[in-house]
Amino acid sequence: MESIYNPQAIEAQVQQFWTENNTFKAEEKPGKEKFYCLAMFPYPSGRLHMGHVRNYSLGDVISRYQRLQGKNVMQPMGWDAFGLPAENAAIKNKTAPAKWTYENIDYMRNQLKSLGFAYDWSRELATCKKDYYKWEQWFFTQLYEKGLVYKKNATVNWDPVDQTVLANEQVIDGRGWRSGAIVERKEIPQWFIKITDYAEELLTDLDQLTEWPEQVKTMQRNWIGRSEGIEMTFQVEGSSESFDIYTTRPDTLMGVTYVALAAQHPLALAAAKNNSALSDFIAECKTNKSTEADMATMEKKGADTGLKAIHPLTGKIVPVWAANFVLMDYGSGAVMSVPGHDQRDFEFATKYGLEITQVIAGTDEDDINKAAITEKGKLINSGEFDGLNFKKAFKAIAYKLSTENKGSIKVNYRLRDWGVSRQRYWGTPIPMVHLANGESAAVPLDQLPVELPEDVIMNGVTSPIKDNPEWAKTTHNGEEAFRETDTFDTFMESSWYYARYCSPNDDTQMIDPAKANYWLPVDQYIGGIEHAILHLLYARFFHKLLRDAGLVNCDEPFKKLLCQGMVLADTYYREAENGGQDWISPTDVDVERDEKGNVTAAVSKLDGQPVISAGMSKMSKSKNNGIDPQEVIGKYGADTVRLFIMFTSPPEQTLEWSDSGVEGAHRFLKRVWKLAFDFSEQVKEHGTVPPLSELTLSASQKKLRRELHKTIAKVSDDIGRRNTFNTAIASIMELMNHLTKAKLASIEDRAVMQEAVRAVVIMLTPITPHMCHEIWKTLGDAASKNVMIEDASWPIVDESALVEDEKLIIVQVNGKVRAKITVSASASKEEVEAFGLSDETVVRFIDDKTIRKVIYIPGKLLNIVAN
RNA sequence: GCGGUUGUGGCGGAAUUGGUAGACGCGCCAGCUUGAGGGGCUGGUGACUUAGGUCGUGGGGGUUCAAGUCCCCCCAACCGCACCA
Repeated sequence: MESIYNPQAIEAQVQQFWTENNTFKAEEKPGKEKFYCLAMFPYPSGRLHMGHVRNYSLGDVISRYQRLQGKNVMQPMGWDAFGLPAENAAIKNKTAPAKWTYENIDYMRNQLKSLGFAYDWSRELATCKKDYYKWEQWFFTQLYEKGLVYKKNATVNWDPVDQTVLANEQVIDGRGWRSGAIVERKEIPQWFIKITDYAEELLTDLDQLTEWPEQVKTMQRNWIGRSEGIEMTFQVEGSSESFDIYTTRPDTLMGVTYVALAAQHPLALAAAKNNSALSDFIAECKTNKSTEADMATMEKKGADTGLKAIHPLTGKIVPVWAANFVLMDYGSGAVMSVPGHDQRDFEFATKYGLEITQVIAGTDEDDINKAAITEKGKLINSGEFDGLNFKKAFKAIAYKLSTENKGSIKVNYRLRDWGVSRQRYWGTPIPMVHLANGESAAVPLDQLPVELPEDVIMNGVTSPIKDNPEWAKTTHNGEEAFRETDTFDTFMESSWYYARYCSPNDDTQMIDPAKANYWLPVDQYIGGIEHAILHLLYARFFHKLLRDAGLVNCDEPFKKLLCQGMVLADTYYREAENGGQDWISPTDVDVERDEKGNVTAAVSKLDGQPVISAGMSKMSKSKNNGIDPQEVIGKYGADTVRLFIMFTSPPEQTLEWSDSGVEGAHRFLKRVWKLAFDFSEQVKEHGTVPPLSELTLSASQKKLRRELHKTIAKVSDDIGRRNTFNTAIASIMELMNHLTKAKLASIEDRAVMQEAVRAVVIMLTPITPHMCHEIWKTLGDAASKNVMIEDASWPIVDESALVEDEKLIIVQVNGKVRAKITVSASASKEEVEAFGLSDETVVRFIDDKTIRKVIYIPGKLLNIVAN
């Protein structure tokens, strides 16, 4: 091996070796334990960002570790290739989304290769290719036949100037991002998949996912939002009309003083015909934003419909209002209002002077004139139900409503059916046709795929397949028909790609069940926490649909989940003339420090003038603080980038980029290289080293071996079980600090060193595979001569090397450390206590106090309680 | 607003089961090495201190022989909220 670590030369050469030898090609091997490791595939946005590098480094480290454990590992890669950015880029660059996407894929594939990820590239897929989305279309038609798909009106953001539907991100401060027009809510027909049919199973199966982060499961539980309540009917006074409401607090039913309808509720719309205040209010609601966050924070407003409703139990007449916080899309579009016991209703009632009645007894601090009493309690002012607690009142009121045929117990979910229609071009065409009689039909398999034309010109407003009337013209059973011109939500493609990777090139079926059942479930899935709810819930749902279609056997797609944190970098700016900020790249900034190392100032490298530090924030274009992975790879090599990323933070936490931290990682690799090189020179000079079993070791050599085997145990646990790669690397660094000081004079010294160097190189292989591959060629063990390190075995802990003769015991007096004593490992409690009590400092602190109690934690700690 | 997470030296972080707070790395300081260096090596580095110790894990209370870790209240920052992916 060379004396100088030269990552650029090594990495190119090793990557070529992997490609030529198909080192990472995965095949089904019955009888061998499989390991399917998957990192969320990227959107081909143009270049890899650090978040990608982190995501894929994590996956690669786990994959390579599992391979060294002897498992049959599959690690595929592909492209989540449909989506809005391609349309925007196409308009900006006057190209087609397809061309832009394919070029990005080609560039980013090379970037991934330059990072040395152990992918089976023969399984690569791109969701925008017809051989992929054909099967998605086919599966959708199967769901349609099963009755799991339906069409209904749903709200979209409508730009009245551009006459187009906008995504939430295209609505800025309530206005269309291109036209600047005030965005309206509009109802249009859209396709839905009945995820609510699986709500219960999606909820209960979370319990199976023992290796998922608890926080993700909690978020999914809350999102599904199972509740038990009562659905009941209110009659409109003087009319045959009625409407349904759902409540989880039937115990407060006697406190209903009004009811609230969505502005778009049919009764509200009807009442508005001769009520100008109400129709103005409904018009105003049209420009409200529809995201949940906006709904929750906007000012609560309403208008009296003039209608009166009849309370189902008391027969009392209550006013019917329209309110902007009641959504037509949720539930039945109407709620009962109990201002005494719901804070939102309370604020609404106070604002509009509506009656407030207390029907639940509160505590002494509660004051119904100041705030709603939302805690559950005994019923009051509720006639026959007085004195009942929540549970009993629920039952009694439910019973009464059901006997009078006015309501019944109902389980409700917050989860809504999955709207999959998008009015965009760059997505999978929805394989449905519209017939002259107004009905819809699914496109049969022999006519799939419904192909998306790729050679198009984007006008910036309308989808090319909506623009071209010829595209939609087709026939169905010989009759004229028109294709659906909406495309699928791109979450559709990402909901089943993990299964397609098992048989990516099969052109006869969506999934080959034999292969899928070998590989699935995914053993380790890795991705950003931002996908904790939507993507992961849709994919779990899709998996159950695939299972029910007989394509896969297991119930859940992802056995173990790791959610990595974001990548942050320093941000710097200067005040711009317009009062805004000019963001300055951290690569163009130098910091100055005082002699304690505190940062005192930051100046631009370009002009030497001061800049303002704005702390750390997520790497982004808008703050100009992105660090280009390619530049760092060019300077230090991929191994350094991977090591830095794995070392700097535990995977779930945010990672703060630091140039000096990268240098530190690089410095460590140079030290490893030098140790290996120096040792290889010794072997050259003195010949090969005999096995350790033939040698007698000195105390210091035994101690070094103990450090080694403690490190092997820790690193195995940290990587294999805990996924704390940062602490695994820290303990290897600690070991390296011992090894670089070790002597190489005797044959025993060299034997210990050889064992250590080989173990270190194997343990670092998952993290820095290029360097370790190269060192192994020189220093690999004889048994695996000519075997590449990728097929080596993870080092095994020698338990006999871990045995210690002496233990360090911490001696506390009243919980404070006063002495540290070394005792024989076999010492009894009495011996340790006697020794501890004889310590000078301990004696001084006990003074003339009486010893009340002595606590001994064997081999660790002695606490003497005295007063 | 709702749901979730995080908070420990100058900085990133460690402390896995309630048992030595600050491993490891960065930065900084000192020394050695080099013709020189943004290179390499060695050592030091929480704060205060009367040098005995005392204090110290976002803030305030509590449980315990013992709390970064468990319980209650509060504060701040970040992530998600259904058409960004």
